Amino acid sequence: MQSEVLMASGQKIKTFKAIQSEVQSINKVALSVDCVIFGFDENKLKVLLIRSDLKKYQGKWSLLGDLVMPDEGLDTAAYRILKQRTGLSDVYMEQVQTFGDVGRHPASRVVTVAYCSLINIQHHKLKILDNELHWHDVDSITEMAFDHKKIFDISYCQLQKRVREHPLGFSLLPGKFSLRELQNLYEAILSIKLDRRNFRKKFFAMDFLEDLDEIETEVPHRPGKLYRFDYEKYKKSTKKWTGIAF
Amino acid sequence: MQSEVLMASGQKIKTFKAIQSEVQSINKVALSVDCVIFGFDENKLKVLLIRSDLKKYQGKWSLLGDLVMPDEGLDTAAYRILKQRTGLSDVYMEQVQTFGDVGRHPASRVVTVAYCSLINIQHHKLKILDNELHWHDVDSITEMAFDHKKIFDISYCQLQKRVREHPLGFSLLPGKFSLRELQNLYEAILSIKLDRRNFRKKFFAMDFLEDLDEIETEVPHRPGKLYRFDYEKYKKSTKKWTGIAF
DNA sequence: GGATTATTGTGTATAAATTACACTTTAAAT
DNA sequence: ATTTAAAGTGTAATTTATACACAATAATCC
Repeated sequence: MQSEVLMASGQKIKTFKAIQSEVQSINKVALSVDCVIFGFDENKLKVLLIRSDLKKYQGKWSLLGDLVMPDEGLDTAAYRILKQRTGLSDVYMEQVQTFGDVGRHPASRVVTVAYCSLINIQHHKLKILDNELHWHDVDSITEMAFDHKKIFDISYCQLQKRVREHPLGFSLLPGKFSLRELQNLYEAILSIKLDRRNFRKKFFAMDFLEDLDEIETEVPHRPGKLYRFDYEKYKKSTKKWTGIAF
Repeated sequence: MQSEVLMASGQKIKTFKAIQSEVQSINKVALSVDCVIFGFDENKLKVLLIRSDLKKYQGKWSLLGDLVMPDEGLDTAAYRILKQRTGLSDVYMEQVQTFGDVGRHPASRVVTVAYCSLINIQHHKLKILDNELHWHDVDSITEMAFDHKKIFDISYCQLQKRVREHPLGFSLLPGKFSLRELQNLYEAILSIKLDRRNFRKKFFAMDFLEDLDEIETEVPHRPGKLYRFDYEKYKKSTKKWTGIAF
């Protein structure tokens, strides 16, 4: 058994046979996928968590995850988990990072690939029947099972970065939204206040908000116009950031 | 065996036992790390590749990788591979992404975690005795073994992005460098031409280049001043990009 | 139906950052 | 002493980001 370990140390070019032997031997790990599923409700950024099923982490919340099947790709596994838990498919989903510290899982070596996904809470609201599932305010999260707090923190940071660079945010909103809702979303995700006039100016200048000639209803004040995000227009617009700044 | 698969479908809360059973069962994969090692030489961005040891990919070049040991973290494995191949430790290294398509390895299911690292070619030049190792111009790479071309492409794109946002580039240069060398580096990585005066203005304004009061030698023209990157000053400077642009 | 309330919608002036661009200086090589 | 090749430097024009205030509107309350 140890011979492969020695060979793996790079002193010797490995043969096909040696590799076959290696991959069939003890050098295998359990691989899981954990989904950090973000939603936006009541002007707050939320994350969907489930109660841990491990005694060690009893009462703690954890990300939605599962082992990857032997004949299943990573993205496929992530979509499967999302579909199982929310009923949704066809949503924004992106790999974040892989976490493989030796002691991260109490039962055995489990390496996990984290995925981030953004969903419109309205669309699936009624599908969560499982009361062990819960939407948490992102800023109320303190402790979690496993190393999930670390995974969550990194995913959230990455979301904050991505949302500045790409029009991801729209995935969290209904198809029709007012500019105020859009601004609330950005303020919630980035945890900052933005100037309303400059915000509107910026998004109108981007020129992929389509004015639907409709207005909000059931608001106790002057209703705002409704817009939708025109993905086709965005794809065509080819202006990209080329600066250097750090 | 199938019972775990069914349980994994989310219909039922899993017990600790079920998980233990799962992780000890067939749901395991071989896990490898592949390093995309970048260098900079003769004003060109290079990547360090090795000839594939698989018959199927005979003659093709591949990234430097190895299986992750059962008691080894991912970052640790990446540093081990780099150390074995270049003799270097204490270098920039960052996880890029994990690739886990079912058929990506011909021998069996192997999921691989890609790492990107940046090294100063001068520092280890003499340590590559292995003639199956070679520095390739990044723009000359067409075919590679496995899915390594895809991994390389994604890593290179990520490098282009990162190098605009963080002062990574200095890892590729000697400790002392001229501004022309720095500009050549950026032009090579980003594959663009930059205006010399504006480039200098920008980097001087950043204020973490330390003037060493030395000049280049052995250049057949007026020598440039030498600088070093002052990491301490950079850490203290806390100006960060807060805009929204896409 | 008139007053109140809360939020929408809009423009401009200032500051900061980015871009475009050309000549003089310097050291080495001939 | 001349040639060569790159270093070093500044300014004006443009673009982008920021700060900031008031009139218009629909719903609610009396």
